[in-house]
Amino acid sequence: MSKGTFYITTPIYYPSDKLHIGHTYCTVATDAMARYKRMRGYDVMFLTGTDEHGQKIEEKAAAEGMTPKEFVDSIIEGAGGIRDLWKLMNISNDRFIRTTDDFHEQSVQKIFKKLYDQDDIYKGSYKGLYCTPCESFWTDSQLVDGKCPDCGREVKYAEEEAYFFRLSKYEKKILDLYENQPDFLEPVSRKNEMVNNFLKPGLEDLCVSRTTFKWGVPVDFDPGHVVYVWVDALSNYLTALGYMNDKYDDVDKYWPADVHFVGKEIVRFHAIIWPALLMALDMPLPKKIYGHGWLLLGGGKMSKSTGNVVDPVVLADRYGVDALRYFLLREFPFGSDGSFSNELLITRINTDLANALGNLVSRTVAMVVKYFGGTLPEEQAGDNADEELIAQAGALSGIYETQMEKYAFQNALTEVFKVTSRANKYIDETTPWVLAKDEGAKNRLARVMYNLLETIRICAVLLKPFMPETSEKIFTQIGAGADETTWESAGAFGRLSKAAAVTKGNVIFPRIDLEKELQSLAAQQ
RNA sequence: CGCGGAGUGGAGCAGUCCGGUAGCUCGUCGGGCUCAUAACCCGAAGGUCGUAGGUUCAAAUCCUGCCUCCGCAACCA
Repeated sequence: MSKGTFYITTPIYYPSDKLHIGHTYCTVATDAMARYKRMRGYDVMFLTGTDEHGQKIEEKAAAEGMTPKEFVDSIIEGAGGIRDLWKLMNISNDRFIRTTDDFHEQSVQKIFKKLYDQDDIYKGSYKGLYCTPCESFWTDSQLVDGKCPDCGREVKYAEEEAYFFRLSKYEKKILDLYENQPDFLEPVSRKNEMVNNFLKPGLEDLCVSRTTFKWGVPVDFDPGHVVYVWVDALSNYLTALGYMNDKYDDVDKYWPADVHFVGKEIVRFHAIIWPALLMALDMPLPKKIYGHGWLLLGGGKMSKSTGNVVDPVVLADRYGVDALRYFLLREFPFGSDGSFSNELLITRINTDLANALGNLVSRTVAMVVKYFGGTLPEEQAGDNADEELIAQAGALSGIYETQMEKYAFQNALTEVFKVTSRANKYIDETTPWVLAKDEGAKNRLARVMYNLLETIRICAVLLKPFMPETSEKIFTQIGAGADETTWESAGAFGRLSKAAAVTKGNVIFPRIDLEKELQSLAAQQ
């Protein structure tokens, strides 16, 4: 039974270069949420993709001696490209849209024409300070000593024919939106920024076409103009569902989106321009925009130009995809910036995954095999000492749900690991190795082991959205069947069959030698 | 006065909205256990919560000024 639909998106990434850990962070977060919702029984549509037009790609391709299309194809579809990266990271997207897809380009032309016909787009001229060599307009505030901030040369006043979207017309409506729907944009700090920086000073009409480069969707009724990024890129969220095209027929089913996950630098486009475009198109607005934080490196921003980027492929190869996914979502609060470091990554893997979770599974499974040959007897004896563990494990899914619904991944995971920690403590409290020496305590020992298996099972179910492969490994070891790995089963302590066949497996997360790894990583870079 | 965020024991963070014994992880030191991945469990040391004022019986938490760091300012997640 479906509980309804859930449409979630990542931004469409700009394939001017290989993607780094920051892109991976956002996509992994979206994936975890999509998997969580699927587990809950929602009919999920998870969309990601690439935004492929624009001057920068055009230039980059020229520098490589390729056509723009060849260039983006190599970045996206080529070996080690974006498709491969998402496959490696175990991303479960339902669709992948490219803004160079035919159906998207056709839709964009129709959208542009419709807005033009209804006078939401008009032809005007872009006036400003222009740097001829850079082919760029600059505002006064962007200039450095009155010169072009890119090349340092003189700028001069210029005019260029261009199409404009009547963004100013929607200013009041956007303000109303923030007023009436306080959780439209989260976290709230981002909303303050939007209001103070852009809405209060007043919105200006937005230039939505360019004549200075060719690599874009042509304005079909005015050759020489190409559609600029706003209409082209933002509309992907609709065209991927079949809006104004015949490729798909899912607009009615999935629109409006439940949430767009975006980086904080593009919050403005999603929280102001996108709603305005949708209003103009007379379409419902997305229910939420969530602007996540950035991973910083050495206290500063990761930047392709300075080269201080972290390659997710290297880390996934060394430590495993699940470990990397876990780290990204556990270490950093989703709404704010976090400082990435290899040391942090390795310490987190060792502490949580190897020592706490992995070792808990390992010692529990080993004891069940050693003391009972892998299958517990039906007769088991409970004790007051069990109550706290059972209460905590039983209540976990509810607490977890509250955090997940707030997109607080780090809190949801923290709660799960409180329970694994409680289970490790429970082993010390009950001392199974002592019980094992007493033939008369066999039933008691069986119950202790069962409680541990059951606690592990619940944790593994809740970890599925984050570490899908790890959860499967755990289910195999503790002998959990299909209906013992569902969301519902995580809410009921005691679901695991008492006769579950427990088998030893390989170590799930080997402990990493921090010093050696750091040296090795440093040597590699 | 462009806007926003941050400043909490050695490190990284939570707590700040709704004032009332300062919490977590790592690291350090001491102890326990032996089922387990030299893992696990218990205990201890270590902070006048950037700074100066204000409000209050009471402020990390509210208000004001200042200092430092980071980001944004028409697309680098």
